[in-house]
Amino acid sequence: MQTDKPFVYQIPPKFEDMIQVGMRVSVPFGNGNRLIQGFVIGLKAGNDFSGKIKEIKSLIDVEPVLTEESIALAKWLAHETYSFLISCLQVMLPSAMRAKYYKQLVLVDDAVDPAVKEYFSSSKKQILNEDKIDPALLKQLMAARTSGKISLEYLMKDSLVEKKVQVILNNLTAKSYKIEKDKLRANALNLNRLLDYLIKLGDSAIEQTMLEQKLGITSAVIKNAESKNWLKRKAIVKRRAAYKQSDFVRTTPKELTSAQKDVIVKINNSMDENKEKIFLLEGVTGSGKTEVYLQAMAKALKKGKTALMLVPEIALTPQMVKNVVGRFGSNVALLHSGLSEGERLDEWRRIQNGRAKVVVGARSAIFAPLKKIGIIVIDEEHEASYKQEKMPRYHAIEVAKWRARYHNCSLVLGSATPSLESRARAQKGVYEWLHLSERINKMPLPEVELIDMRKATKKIDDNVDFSTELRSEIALRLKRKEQIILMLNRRGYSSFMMCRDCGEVLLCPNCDISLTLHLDSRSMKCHYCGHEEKIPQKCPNCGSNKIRYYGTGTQKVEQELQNLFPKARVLRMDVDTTRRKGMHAKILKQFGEKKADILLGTQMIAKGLDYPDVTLVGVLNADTALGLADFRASERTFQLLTQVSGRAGRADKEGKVIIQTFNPEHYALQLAKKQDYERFFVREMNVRHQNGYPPYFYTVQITASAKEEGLAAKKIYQIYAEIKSSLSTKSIILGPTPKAIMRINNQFYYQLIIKYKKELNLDAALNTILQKSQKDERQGILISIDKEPLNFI
DNA sequence: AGCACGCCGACT
DNA sequence: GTCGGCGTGCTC
Repeated sequence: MQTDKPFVYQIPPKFEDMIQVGMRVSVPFGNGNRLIQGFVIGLKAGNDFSGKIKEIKSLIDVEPVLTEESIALAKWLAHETYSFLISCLQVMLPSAMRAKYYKQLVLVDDAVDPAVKEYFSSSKKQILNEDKIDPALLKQLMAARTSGKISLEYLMKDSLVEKKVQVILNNLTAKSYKIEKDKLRANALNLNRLLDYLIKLGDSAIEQTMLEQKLGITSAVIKNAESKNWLKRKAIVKRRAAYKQSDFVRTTPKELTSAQKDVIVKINNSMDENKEKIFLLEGVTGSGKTEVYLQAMAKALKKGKTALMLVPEIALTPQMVKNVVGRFGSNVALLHSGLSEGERLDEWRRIQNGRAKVVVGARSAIFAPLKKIGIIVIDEEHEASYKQEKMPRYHAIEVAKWRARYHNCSLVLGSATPSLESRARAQKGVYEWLHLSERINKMPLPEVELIDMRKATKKIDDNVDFSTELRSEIALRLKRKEQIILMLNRRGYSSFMMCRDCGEVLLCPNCDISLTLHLDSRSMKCHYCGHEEKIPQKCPNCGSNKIRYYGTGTQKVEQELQNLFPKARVLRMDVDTTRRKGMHAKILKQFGEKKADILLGTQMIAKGLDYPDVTLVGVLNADTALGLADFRASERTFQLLTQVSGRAGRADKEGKVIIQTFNPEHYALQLAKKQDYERFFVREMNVRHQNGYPPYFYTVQITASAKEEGLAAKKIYQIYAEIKSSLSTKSIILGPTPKAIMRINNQFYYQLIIKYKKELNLDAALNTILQKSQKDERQGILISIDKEPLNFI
């Protein structure tokens, strides 16, 4: 906090002509003059700092990586979200541009302890890793340092690395080729083949790995040939491609329905006026929102501007990429978490230097360094993943609004089930409200059936996941060779171990949460801290062997499914099967190619999938999220069910949706069954109004946490007293209370929530708390301030 | 994040 | 009188 402000540095004459605002520089900082990475956020003649100033050591960039826009945006963001300016500047850049710092110990005098000598046995310079080293040895090393026998150096490395590949160049002439060919044994097959290839290569070059694959040879052969001077090797910089252009078929704009035309005319007109405008595009699933986005983006490009589109991470499926890359070709840059750091960096560079004019990405892509933005599209605008949960706690929609204002451009928020906040703003005319209320092919929405699991469980045994209705529907579709999507709502729900004799539940030793059973690794895992232990055979409390698991996980359902339908081919998609890079896309591709009959997964399968042969969607447990003490529970449940229902019967086949629930009469389920967003909106707004929740109130959440429960509790009450005195009587403070999961990784969490409509002093009060929080940090008390949090538990 | 300084208790 | 742990302030 104290360091989160600009520092003045002298520009050495040699950099005077080169340095520009927005560049990264390396500067000496602090007492040891260790080098750190900084951003140039302003240049001035003269100096208003009274102390001695240091010189910039070197320039890291040749041209600025931050624009005037990103610096202004970072300043606004820091203030808006109570974050450090430095972390807001960092978030603008790909992580590969962040400097990595490390320490290095150098042995200067050999007369040291044997243990220390041992440490330096391989080299006189050792990178110090304070977490991994034995504390006793560390103490010895530090003692040797004070006596001057070891020196400590601070290193900074820009992890920005370009990808280099080895290419092979021909080094033979026709004459030398003949000589070498004659010298070679006829049965030296690999060398002969290589020799022939090289002469054919002429003046062009080929990547070494490609050549090895092509000729079926190994690097040893190439090395051999290199020593014979047949070829030359050269390292060249290669762009890491986020996607392969050749994988996509170019598409042309589709014919629009009259409803789509009405919508696009309004967006296009506003783009022609070049002024900031926000639209809420409310369109049922299958109403052709994507085509509207694409044509609006094409319009922006036609005007010589650029386009930015955000989609939730889980919706960044191959299908969405296919749509956009198919339409805009190599103009598209892709930014999502599936890319490696290097791929991300290269995509970022393409945007920065203007080669990519269309950006599609998840949350952080909102900071993409596009110039002259003509339109920003946020698809599935209600998605919680647009809010970042760590510092800086920004919401992508708020950043989008800022950028739309800066560029005087249009912002389109699209969803079948808009967030109540957005929908309410459309009502008030803050956003222009656009509708697409019919599905494009005039197909009726799928029939939705609610199954009361209270009755179903009574009929069969007590721990069952499939009602008879769902079973028979699955059997029917399997017979017809149609596909099925089954969703398991995992939120706040997973399988845990409980003893049937004494009721003991297996808990994580570090967190206040039960351990989850994982069948693949045959272990119990904590989803919060990563703790892992064996599956118990006996109850640790009473020793009974009647310890069983309860609840439902995808793995368990998969097994059950296999028992019920032994011939069905099931694909499982959850965090466990998609952790590896590219697995997500791979599973969906397999399903798309009809290599499986049933796709079983968690929420991630609800978004954006469009498979014509899916005629049945089953939701195994619709209401596990309803039980959560979060006022958004109904909204989330409604949104999820509406979305997943939209996956059924999208082409010529009629679809059916079966939702299993323990609360069939709940309005969120009843209205999801009818797919009636508007009525849900009215109903839910009523509930929010009565209970005083957003959008009728603004909210701020303050959390205090510490290793000792007492410290965290004391701090939150102290903050409570402070806040209370600066608020008007119209505002309400909820709490302080311990968080629903009070302990995570042995850190205790307490929170309070402020609900207000208008508080002129709140900003100042929160800033004071933020300023003071640094003192508490020394005692290990962490305080976080979250404006408009999306998770209250 | 990392360093120095200074206060204070414990020990020689 | 001195060593070292720990809280505190500062970094252009």
